[in-house]
Formats: sequence, C-alpha cells, structure tokens
Amino acid sequence: MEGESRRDQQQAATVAESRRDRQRAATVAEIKAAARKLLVEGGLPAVGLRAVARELGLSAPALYRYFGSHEDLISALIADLYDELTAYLIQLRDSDPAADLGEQLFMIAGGLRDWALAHPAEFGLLFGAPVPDPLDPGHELTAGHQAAMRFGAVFVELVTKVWHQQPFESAPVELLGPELQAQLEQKAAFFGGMPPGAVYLALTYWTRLYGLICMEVFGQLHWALDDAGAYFAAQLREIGEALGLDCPPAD
Amino acid sequence: MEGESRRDQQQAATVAESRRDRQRAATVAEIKAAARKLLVEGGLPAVGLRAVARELGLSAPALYRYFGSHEDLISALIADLYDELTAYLIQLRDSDPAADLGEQLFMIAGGLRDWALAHPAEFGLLFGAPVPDPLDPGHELTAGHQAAMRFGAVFVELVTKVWHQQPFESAPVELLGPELQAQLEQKAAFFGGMPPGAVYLALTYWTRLYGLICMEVFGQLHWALDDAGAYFAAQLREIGEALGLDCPPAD
DNA sequence: CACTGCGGTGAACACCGTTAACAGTTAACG
DNA sequence: CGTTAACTGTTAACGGTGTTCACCGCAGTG
Repeated sequence: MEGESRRDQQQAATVAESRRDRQRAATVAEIKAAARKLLVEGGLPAVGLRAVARELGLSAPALYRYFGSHEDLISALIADLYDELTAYLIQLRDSDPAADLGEQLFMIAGGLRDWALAHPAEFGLLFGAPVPDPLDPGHELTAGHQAAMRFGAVFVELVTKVWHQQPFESAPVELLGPELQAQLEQKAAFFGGMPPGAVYLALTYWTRLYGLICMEVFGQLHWALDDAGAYFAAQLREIGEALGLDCPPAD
Repeated sequence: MEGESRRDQQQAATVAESRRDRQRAATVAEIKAAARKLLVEGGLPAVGLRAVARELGLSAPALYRYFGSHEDLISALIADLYDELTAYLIQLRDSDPAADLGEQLFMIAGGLRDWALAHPAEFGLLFGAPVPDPLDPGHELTAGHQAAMRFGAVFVELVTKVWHQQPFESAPVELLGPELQAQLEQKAAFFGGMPPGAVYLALTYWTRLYGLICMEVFGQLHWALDDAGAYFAAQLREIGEALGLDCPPAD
C-alpha cells in the first residue's frame, strides 16, 4: 500500500524527473510488459513473480522494489489493460469521421468483442474476475477501478450522446416498476440527465453486450452455435433498434 | 486420466459392490464435501489438497488414492455442483403444481439467480471459468461437461415445451440473416424442431439471463445499480414477453 | 496360510509469494 | 570534496503449494 511514499511526495512536489526516476519508470514498464507477455502466453497462473523476474534477468525479490506484492502487480496490469482497451475503442470510434453516433456505437461494440476474442486471457482478467467491492469500506479506489470507470465512460458517453441527438423511445413505466424507476432516476446525472426509461435501455445495451461477449469468450456458447459472429451481429441489430438506430441489414 | 482402470472394469462387469467399494465411495463423497465446504468458506484458492486432507484427518498424498490430481478433484467438484444446481432447479420447477410452463420458466430463472447470489464462489467456478474446448480434439467429454449439458437441458427442454404449447412469434428473417438462419436450422433437432427464429429467441433468453447473473455476481453492476433485483425482474419480464408469456406486473 | 492390493504414512522435490539481511551504486547534502 | 542516505539488486530462508516416491499395515482372496 505504502511502497514508496517518500518518492511519491517528491515526485508530486517537483515535476522534475531525474535519471533515476526515468530508469525506474522504464523498469516498471518493462516488468508490466513481461507480465503481459506471460499472461498472453500462459494465462493468469503463468504470471508469477519468479517468472516475470526471469523474463528480464532479475531475481524475484527485486520486483518488490517496484510493486508491493504480486497482487499489486496484477492490479497494475489490469489498469494498464483497461487503458489499452479504452484507447483502442476510442481510436476505433474516431477512425471514421463520416460515421454518425449510432455507427460509432456499433463500432465500439464490435471492437470490444474483437478485442475480447483476440485477448481472451486479458478479457477474463478484466471482466471475469469478481470485482471485490463497490465502495463499501473506505471506498479506496484502486487504479484498476478508476481505469474501469474510464472504460465504461466511453460507452455511457456515447449512448447519452445518441439519446441527446435523437431521443429513443424510453422503456415503459409498467415494465420497470416503481423501485427500479427510483433507482434509475437517482443515477440520472451519471447518464447525462436521461429519463429512467432511457437509462434502462442504455443499461440493457451494456448488459446484453457484456453477456454476449462473456459467453463467447468463456466458450459457453459452443454447444449452440458454431460461429457466434452472426448471432452477435443479430443481437447488436436488435439492441440498436431499441435505441432507435437504423441498423444495417444482415449481409 | 486413467486413475483406476481395473476397478472400473470390475465395477462395470459385476454390479456387486463389496464393502470396500462402498467405503471407498463414502470416502470420495467425504472428500468432495470437505472440498465443497472449503470452497464456500474461502473461494477456490482455499481448496488445497492439504486443506482438504486436513479437513478429514488425512495426509495430502492419501487423496491421490481417490483423485488423480488436484485438477481432477476440482473437476469432480464442478460436476457435483452442476448436478446440485440442476436438482435444485428441477425441484423448484416442480414445487408448484399449479404453475404453468411460463411461470416455471420464470421460477427457474429466478432460482438460478438466487443460487448464484447465494453461492458466488461456486457460480464463478461453473460459469466464470473458460470452458477448455468444445469438441475439437478427441471430444473427450469431461464429467463436468456432461453435467453442464444436463443443466442446460433443463432450460432448453422448458423453452421448447413453452413453444410447443403456444408458439411464440419467431424473430424475423431480416434480423437473423442467412448465415445465422442456417446455423440455427442446423441445431433445430436439439431444440425440439423449433424454427430458427424461435431457436434464436430461446438462445436470447439464455444469453441475457446468463449475462445478467454474471454481471451481478461478478459485481460488474455496482456502478449503475444499488440493488440489481428490480433490474433483473424487469429484464425477465422483457424476455418473457418476447416468448409470448403474460408476465406479472412490477410490484 | 501366503499373497496381493488397497489405503495410509512421512520424506522429499520443485515451485510459489514473501521477508530479512546484506552489498554495490548513485544521488544529495553539509 | 567527503559523508550519508536512498535506491537497486543480491542470496538465504520461511511457509505454503501440488506431486512423487518408498514404505508399511491391514483387509480380502486363492
């Protein structure tokens, strides 16, 4: 938790970065790169301290100069992966200047699936592991949590932009019920002031997208479908219609 | 892989179960019960060979007389958990003789969620871990796989019964597209001869249910909802409507 | 009876995360 | 400048893991 308090203070006070600091940052990056490589090659259990250390010709205890524990390393890795995924989706979203908001929504949805299928181990680490706690104890925000929020914000922001551009039909009150209505209303600010029925649809979009990708990556769909790609596309069209988007027809 | 070949052959040949065999089966059950207990108390990492052995006053190597490896024990545990979950859902489904098929579908959906929330560690073990392979290599069906099929069959069977009783409106061809249409048609036999558009809806039912429960159990919904119960109920009503069921209104 | 094999043991191997004690380099300060 | 402190690395060691081996006692059987 307090691995290098003094260094952080100094770094916060003076923006100056000495040679030591630069080399240290480089080593940290090298460690995370090695951990990432091991994760890709052998999954999470392959990311051991000794394995990472061996990857850059160090001894295992040396890593404790950079990370407080094995768990800290994994957490840092998770945060990095979130950021990488977020950057990838943003780059994908802005890749086609002619794409409207709806098309952008489709693009990042497909992009998330592509990334998940291309990096199953990383995806499982980010989304398959149980998130420890929301904000119950001292609401200590892990770097991973913050990165996860930045990631989710990409979707939330885009959905709200879609709604503000052309409000889609909200889910009816009879469907939600009073309790859910109240909960959604409470979170309205987070969704750019959308009404509860619209927040519900935005949440549905995310829930279904997450579920689909999870099932496919975790191989939970093999029994029913040989190639889940077409199914994913159809589901995406269905969700898009609910958001008032004109979806491209099935090819 | 071939832990006790001779014993299996003998057991297959003669149904007679000697006292030894009975005691052996009892010990196996005891081991799995201890493993289960440790899983509940401390999650998967708490299920160690030495810990299990300690639970019943044995040495760790003794367990190798009953399970070929730690992984085998976990696999057996997974299979048992699938069977337990399946039994629970069946019992729940048949608990109310007055319930029609649609109500039964709601009951097992809610039952699955309840079980998942009550046993998050077990749920993560069953559905959060990546299923190794569908049937690519020698399609060696693990006991866990078979148990998983029995579990899934409960849902498939009930959905098909619902459809045969009162066919719900199939998803339109334009939504599916030719490729998905062909894939679904191929799997029609598995779904009791339902048309592709109906199989698609049945699959959607399962996909959304899985995604919802996964997200909630893995804590991936905390940022948006304080209590996911109401959201789950609304989603269930929405899915039920797609299956032509008259859903109870939100309370 | 002798014999076979099952169920158990403790010792040992290789690995893991982690800590402690120690040494060399490097930056900072009087 | 020299002294000192911090930083970065080492090796040794502790307790933990899954796993294998050699051994041993006892039940069941020919």
